[in-house]
Amino acid sequence: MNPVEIEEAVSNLALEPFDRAEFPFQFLRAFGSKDTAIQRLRAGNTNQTDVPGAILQRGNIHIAACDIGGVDETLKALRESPKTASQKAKFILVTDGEVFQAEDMNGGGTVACAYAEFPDHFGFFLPLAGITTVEQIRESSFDIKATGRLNKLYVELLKDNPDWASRSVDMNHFMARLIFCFFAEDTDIFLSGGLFSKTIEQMSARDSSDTHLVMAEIFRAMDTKPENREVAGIKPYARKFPYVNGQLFSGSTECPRFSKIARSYLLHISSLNWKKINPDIFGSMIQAVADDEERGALGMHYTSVPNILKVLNPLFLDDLREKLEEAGDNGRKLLNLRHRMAKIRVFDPACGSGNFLVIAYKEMRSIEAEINRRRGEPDRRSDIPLTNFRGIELRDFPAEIARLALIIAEYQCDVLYRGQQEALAEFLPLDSQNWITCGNALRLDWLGICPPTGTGVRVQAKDLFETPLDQAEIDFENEGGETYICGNPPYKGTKGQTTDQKSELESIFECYDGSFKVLDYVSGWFVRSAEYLRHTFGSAAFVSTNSICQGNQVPVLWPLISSLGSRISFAHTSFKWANLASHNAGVTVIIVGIGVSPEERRLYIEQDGSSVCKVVDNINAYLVPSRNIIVEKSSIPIHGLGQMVLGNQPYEGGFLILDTQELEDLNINSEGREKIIRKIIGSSEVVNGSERYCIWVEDTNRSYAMNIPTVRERIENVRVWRNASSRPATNAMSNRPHQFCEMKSPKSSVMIIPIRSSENRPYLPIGLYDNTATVSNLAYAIYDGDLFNLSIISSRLHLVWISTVCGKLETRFSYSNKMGWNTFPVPTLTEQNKADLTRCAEGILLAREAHFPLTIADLYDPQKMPEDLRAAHERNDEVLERIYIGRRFQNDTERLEKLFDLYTKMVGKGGPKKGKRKAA
DNA sequence: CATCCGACAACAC
DNA sequence: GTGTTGTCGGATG
Repeated sequence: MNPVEIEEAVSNLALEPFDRAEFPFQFLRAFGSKDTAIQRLRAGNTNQTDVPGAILQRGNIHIAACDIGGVDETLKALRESPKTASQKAKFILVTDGEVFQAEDMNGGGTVACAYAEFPDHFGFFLPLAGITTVEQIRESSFDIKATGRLNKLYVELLKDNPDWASRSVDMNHFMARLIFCFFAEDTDIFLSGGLFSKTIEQMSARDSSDTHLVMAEIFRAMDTKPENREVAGIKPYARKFPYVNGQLFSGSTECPRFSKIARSYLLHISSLNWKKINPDIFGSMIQAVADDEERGALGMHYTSVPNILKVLNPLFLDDLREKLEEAGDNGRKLLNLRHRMAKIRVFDPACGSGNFLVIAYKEMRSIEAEINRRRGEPDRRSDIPLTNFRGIELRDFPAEIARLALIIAEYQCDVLYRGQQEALAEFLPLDSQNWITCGNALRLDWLGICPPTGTGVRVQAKDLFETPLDQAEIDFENEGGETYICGNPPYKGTKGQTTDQKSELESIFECYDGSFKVLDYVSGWFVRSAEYLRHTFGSAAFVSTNSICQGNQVPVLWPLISSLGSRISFAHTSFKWANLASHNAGVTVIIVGIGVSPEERRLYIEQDGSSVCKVVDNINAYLVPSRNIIVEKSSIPIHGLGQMVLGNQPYEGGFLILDTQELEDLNINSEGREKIIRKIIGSSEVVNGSERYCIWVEDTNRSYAMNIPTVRERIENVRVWRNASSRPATNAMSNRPHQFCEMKSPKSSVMIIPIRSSENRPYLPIGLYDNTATVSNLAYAIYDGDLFNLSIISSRLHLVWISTVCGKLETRFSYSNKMGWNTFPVPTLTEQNKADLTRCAEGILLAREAHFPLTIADLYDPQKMPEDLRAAHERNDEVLERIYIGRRFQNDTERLEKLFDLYTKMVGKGGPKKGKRKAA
């Protein structure tokens, strides 16, 4: 269940008559408990309670419904019940149908309210539904509720007005107007409370036939100055509404028709308390309403405030706060800071519903309010112009919402810091300027949308971009100010991009060298930012997929950013992005800030759920606090040791590869097994010791294989499958369906290195196999190589290199021959060195053998690694590291530093030359 | 022709 | 269910 569905279920429960016996089960069901789980609780099987009449679901909640007046006593019993702790209950809850009390057992506070009001606190209990990731959401009950109600209205209106489905821009604008009206009538902006809904209710017919007309008239009034209303013939009932304008009410005032149901939804929504809206949170929730694909996950795509602050704080807010701290009570310094802040622009070129902008605005207002307080000017009008908060958003509805969210944020800040009177006095009419541009950020000219101050910029802009400058060009109140670019642009991988998106990247990258096609879509925002920062003072930071700072993409993107004059000013290493979705495997992201001349570099690392900050001398493109080095992939090993190649690509649709059962089912004799069946080894086989086989038919055995019906059928299936592929190279192989794409085999032995493997092991997995093994495309192989190669790959040094230089899948290791093995810096090895390392490799293999049949997964589990194996690796590291520096390295930082140093020497000075602008 | 990747995907536990 | 950990084949250079 998503939060919106839960809210609805909880609200419905509160409307039903209180049923003491049923309440605990009803409550659990509202939070998504399955019927089977509830039945088992009801039967007592899983009810762990030791309090009479209570229900205790392990790991979840201890809940009781009691006689009237017994709440305090029962709550005490639950709190003191040893079972509450031992069964790890997250909550205790007691109600008698009049009073409702609950406690979060993990120190998250309490709820005490009248029974009828408990749905307002449903956010408190969201962990019951597995939604734990976002702390703020507990205070966002209103936003979830409003999102659910508005969604219902939206769907209903589309049902009643099929023609509006193709007019999404009008529909979105209409919804934004409605939200504004709901907010305005609850905050006295409309002078008398409830003016909007009361007018609709009283002036429109109960059968809803003219609701849209009454509403249109009200909208028309809000777009007409009071002095013109007489002439415009505005109906008297609409004249009570203030003049709002601000683009929100300009343009067509047409409204969709309302059914009776839609009209009642409308009136119901208006009864919510819109004062409580959180414009940052609400916006990101509501934007799913207008998106067919996202509607199922309503309320889930919520970017948490702490994550947004991970971008904004290091980008510029921390600095402002430090300056505030420094200023103390010095009036002059405070004034300077206020002047500076008035000129700061925040620009989010992927702003969605504007939550980065809203949060930046709110945080700045909070700092400004402190300045004004210290200067004894608490009522002072804000010097921070809303027009300095700009965004670009592709989708129309979020763009509307973003604009609205900023307006609401401004009003709420005014109320908070200056008081209701002052806020009201200056709120209307709205500024008619549009700060949120609806369009494609990678096609639009940022300099046009967020023009830097100074001279000559316009000319340079035309030089840089071929995009026509037909966008709104509005002057900023920021002469001499700073610009901070921020946001969470979309990531698409290298393959997930549409043709349009690829061509957008092409238009950005065509004037540079380098193969942009390996880059993630998000890299467009970084390059655009670096270009922009050449023209103005400021910096940029985005949330991004971590892959732009790994493997393949590094040598393309970062030399280019560097050649544009930007450096990494701060970074947050990989962490899981969290939103409200409970099954939020999510993505692993980084935050990277770039600037032209950063004063200091801060590196944030996620540890035990919080970010630890280190001030470092430099942050390189791998987000490592070390020298600026770019490791280019190499097709030959720079160390001159063994050749490592990819295993055999099958391209067989599953017909040539067999598990043990499928091998049995083939029903072939031992001669056949000898001739055409081999063991196949991929990542999982090396790590977990599992067994798979493959049909492996040398051309000389082809007719033999085709004479076995079960084998023939599989081979025929491969032919069909390869023909059906959209990939020409696969089609071309359909004339030899009995074979893999390649047919590489070891003569005597093969070392096999899994491509993907867990990051939790202290050493990389590698297996040594005899010549009966076939290597799959999920592993690399060194065929018939010297054993000391195994020693090197098994070393801590190598793991450190691979984990830094190669790509990752989330945070998994992702081995690469060209990027990791061929580039691995090794000093020239003497024959003695090689002999020593070979002995170390043998030691490792022997130690593993001593624990047969434990697998690599068992042996290298950091908790369970056997002492003798650990000792063998220590010896191996000792011998290898002595070859590098004559002693053991102290830590991984030192290892990496030495490896970078040696790499630089081995590939020669200068390094990669990519990323420069093409000579015209 | 040989990688390298996945706003992942499919397992175990 | 959720924590752990590597499939598979297409796009790419």
